[in-house]
Amino acid sequence: MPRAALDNREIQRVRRRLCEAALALYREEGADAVSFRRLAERTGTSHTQPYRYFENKDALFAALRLDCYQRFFDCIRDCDRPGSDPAARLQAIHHGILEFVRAQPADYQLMFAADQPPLADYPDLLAVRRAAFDYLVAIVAQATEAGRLDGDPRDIMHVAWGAVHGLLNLHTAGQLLHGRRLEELTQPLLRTVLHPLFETDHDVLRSA
Amino acid sequence: MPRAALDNREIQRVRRRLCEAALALYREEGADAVSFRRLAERTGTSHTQPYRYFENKDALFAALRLDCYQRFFDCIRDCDRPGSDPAARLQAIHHGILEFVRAQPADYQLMFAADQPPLADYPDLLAVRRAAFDYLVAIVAQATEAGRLDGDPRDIMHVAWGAVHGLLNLHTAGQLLHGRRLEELTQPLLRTVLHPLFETDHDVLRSA
DNA sequence: ATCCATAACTTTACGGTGTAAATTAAACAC
DNA sequence: GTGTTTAATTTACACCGTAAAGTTATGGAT
Repeated sequence: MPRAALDNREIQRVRRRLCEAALALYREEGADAVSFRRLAERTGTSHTQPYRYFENKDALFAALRLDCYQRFFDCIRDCDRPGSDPAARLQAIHHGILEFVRAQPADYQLMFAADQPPLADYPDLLAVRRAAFDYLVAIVAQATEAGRLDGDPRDIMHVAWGAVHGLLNLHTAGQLLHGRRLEELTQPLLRTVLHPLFETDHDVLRSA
Repeated sequence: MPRAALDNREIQRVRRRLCEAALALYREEGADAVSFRRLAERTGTSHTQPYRYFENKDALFAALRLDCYQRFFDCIRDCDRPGSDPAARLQAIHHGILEFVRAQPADYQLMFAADQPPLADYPDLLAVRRAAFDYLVAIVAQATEAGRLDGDPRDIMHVAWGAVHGLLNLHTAGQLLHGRRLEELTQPLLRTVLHPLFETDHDVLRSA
């Protein structure tokens, strides 16, 4: 029989290593700097070797996006305080997302880049995005069910997410024309969009 | 003396022709399809000829963005109803922007693309963006001065702009997870962000 | 009319890219 | 060993941005 096929664990390991190298390259020098050749150079293989692990460059970027999505979702869960007041939870998550953007603006840009193939083309990406979104929707639903917010939780979350995202997007693109700190804009925006959730302060009472 | 230098009018004419060809290429096949070589091919010249009119590819894209900004600003002014109620004006402009995005989503993406050099690198781009932004700020100021809105008009406009932009950006990127029509999300968002401007209906009274 | 300085334009060239195809190298069964 | 199968590399091609060299055309001076 033939030479042993690559162990599946090994494949995953190399994929991860390639992803890490690609992400580093992307963060350092932008999307155009990410090439299979430089990737191969950095990982010490031939320039066609990455094709063993990614069908093409789009697939590589999809893998990068998946990695970002997962860490983004992790960030959301880590910042959350399940069991406490929905306003406090959303507030904490908002803060965590800002921190994520501050720490890795390139990752945030990549996740929401408009020049990437649509999410629908990559079911695994879509799944993580949906999971993260549904996670947030559940928090809003907690508020609507308590009668502290009116409307479809999905609509509410979509609008809140989109609104904050707009400012984050402009910010990372260097297109905010005003010298305000980011929080000074997103914070009131969030409170306004989720009004009247933040009107009354249930935080201490409910989390106790 | 030497051969006559190109007439400045002629230069502008060719630049415009190149821009139009580039924009068409961009709309049809995306940013990666825009190359000096294909541009030259379409305009019937050698592949280095575009360098006579643009220092490099970044400069070409800056020119494309400028063109988009100007048409975007035109769109805003054309939709506006100066002299009428600020709520009605912002409402009309909001509608016009949605129409712009619907008609030319690629142009909208290009204007706000995060992978382009920062606005600050191109004073002429910045100028048009500021002009458009200030134009909108003036409308908000009209509302704050009438006591119908509280806060710094620049902050208010920034938040409103950013918020709506977030949904438009997700939409054009194919990343809206929900099957809502765009207006069904941006419309209430705008009203909420500019609350309490839309609470009372001054439209008919003031525009009469 | 001839010559030539200068600007416009084209051709050639280089290093880089994504990716397909051909080639080589390595590991196991026999 | 030989043969088979797979991994990995090498080669190749078409395209790209861009620099440099080479060519052509056009004006005025002579």
